[in-house]
Amino acid sequence: MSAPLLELDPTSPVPIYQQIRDRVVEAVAAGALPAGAPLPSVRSLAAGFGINTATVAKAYDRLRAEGLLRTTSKSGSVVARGPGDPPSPPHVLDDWRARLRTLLAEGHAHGVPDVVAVCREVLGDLAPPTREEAS
Amino acid sequence: MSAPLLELDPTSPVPIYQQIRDRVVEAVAAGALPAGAPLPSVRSLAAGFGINTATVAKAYDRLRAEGLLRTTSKSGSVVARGPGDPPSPPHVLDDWRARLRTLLAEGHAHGVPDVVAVCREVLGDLAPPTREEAS
Amino acid sequence: MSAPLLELDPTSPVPIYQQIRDRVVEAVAAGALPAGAPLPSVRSLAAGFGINTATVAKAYDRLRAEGLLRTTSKSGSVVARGPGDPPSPPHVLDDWRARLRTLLAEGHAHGVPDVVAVCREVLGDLAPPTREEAS
Amino acid sequence: MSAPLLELDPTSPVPIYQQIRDRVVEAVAAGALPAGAPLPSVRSLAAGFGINTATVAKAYDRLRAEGLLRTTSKSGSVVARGPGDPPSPPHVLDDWRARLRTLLAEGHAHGVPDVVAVCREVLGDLAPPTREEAS
DNA sequence: GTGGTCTAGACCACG
DNA sequence: GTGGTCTAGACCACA
Repeated sequence: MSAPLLELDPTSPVPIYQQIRDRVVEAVAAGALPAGAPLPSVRSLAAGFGINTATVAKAYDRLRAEGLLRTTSKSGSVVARGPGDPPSPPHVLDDWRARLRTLLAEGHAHGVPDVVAVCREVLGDLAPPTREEAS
Repeated sequence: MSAPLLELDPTSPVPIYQQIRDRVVEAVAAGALPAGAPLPSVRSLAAGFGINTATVAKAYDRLRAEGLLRTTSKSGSVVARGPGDPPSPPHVLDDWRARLRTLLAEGHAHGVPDVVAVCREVLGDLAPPTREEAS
Repeated sequence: MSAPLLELDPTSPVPIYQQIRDRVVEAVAAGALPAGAPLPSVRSLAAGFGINTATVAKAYDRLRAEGLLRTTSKSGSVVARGPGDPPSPPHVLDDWRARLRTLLAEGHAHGVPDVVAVCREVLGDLAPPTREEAS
Repeated sequence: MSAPLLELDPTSPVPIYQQIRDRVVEAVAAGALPAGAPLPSVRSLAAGFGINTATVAKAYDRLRAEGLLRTTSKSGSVVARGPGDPPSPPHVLDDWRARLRTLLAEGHAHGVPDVVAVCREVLGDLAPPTREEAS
């Protein structure tokens, strides 16, 4: 795999900590980071990208608040849950639905013929049915 | 129903200009604002909500950049396109897809059982039969 | 009122951002900061205590995550809820109960004769029945 | 029931030494560890859980500082006091009260309807009949 | 003016 | 070694 796991764009208006958070969320959804999988240490990740440790720490902080990450001083940060685990609390999901609503509306307004089809496609391409991983 | 067209929440962490933009996008998607429909002038909208004209102008700017709004000195600002029109240029849709990807991943990672079903539901509830509409 | 609203102890092992958070929580519980009440700006509070703005920002961040604070760029940070409002999500309350359990056990183990009585006292002294405030 | 006496969660963000300390405090409060009861040696406890002896030592240190533990070279570490014994010195109780104040305030601020009732419930469920207790 | 983001670097707690 | 905390200061987004 030459997949770099993380690609950051310092020129993007999206905050770096948010980009890190997004990439991790996607990796978790895709099963690339199953529950229990370790994430790079704050220091190493920061060093690898030439960014500040505080920035990475903030990304991890958010993920922790979302319940996707658990961290102990000893073993560092590990993924706390996967797609198959019981759904997160309603409070979290409601907020997600609201954002989804706006985003789907945007696609529809822009003339995407079948938004649901795109969703299916994006999602399938993201988290293949968790088969044997390959074939 | 006098259909308020726009509801803004000044206490929300979402920037006002973003809220305006989001509401317009949703109205366009729902067909409430068909192509050619006039939007209130920057001045009147700002006055109506007691907000700064610069805030409204910024929202309109974004909508214009997205290709959803067209402004002429003659007819003011009108909706530039509707859900049925040909899709927006690729660079717009690609960006949308990227954001969609992250958002769907978030739902999946948080244990939503059938993300596509939720999308279908949210979308149907947003822009129902679109065209003939009623019966 | 000579009550300084906030007293911080830089020598305490309790992080400063946590101290700020705790004092705000107490003020909210006591009704001294009712829903909608504005908190000092990050800058002014930091300046007033000779601490860094990032430290205050972190405290506010936590309060925001707890649902006690809401902040907009315009009006700054305001209290988002009060004691009388509907209870926070179970997720939050369960965690609180667990911490309460340990803390009450501690008091009991240390020979406090009637822990419940102390709770009643502490609480009454904290949030008087919301009377006319004094008499 | 083989009563595990101690259950540690290495994935918890709560430091291990703190978990040990908390569990012992709760056991003392519940009467499961009456005054004079011996605790496992630092070495054996550490071995039993596969953790560092320094971690256990730190937990015992804290308990000793709190006055709940007494260590002699002869009899090892034994519980120094129980719920029925005379209250611990004021400086210990004052600190406890301060933390209690913050925690109760937190519950109240989060809309718990009757905080005292919850305390009663939690406590009764923690250290039920203690001695002959009821009739 | 407000808060949000990020950097560079230091110190401490945990195990 | 890990992450958590804090400082001093800069820049940007929002209204």
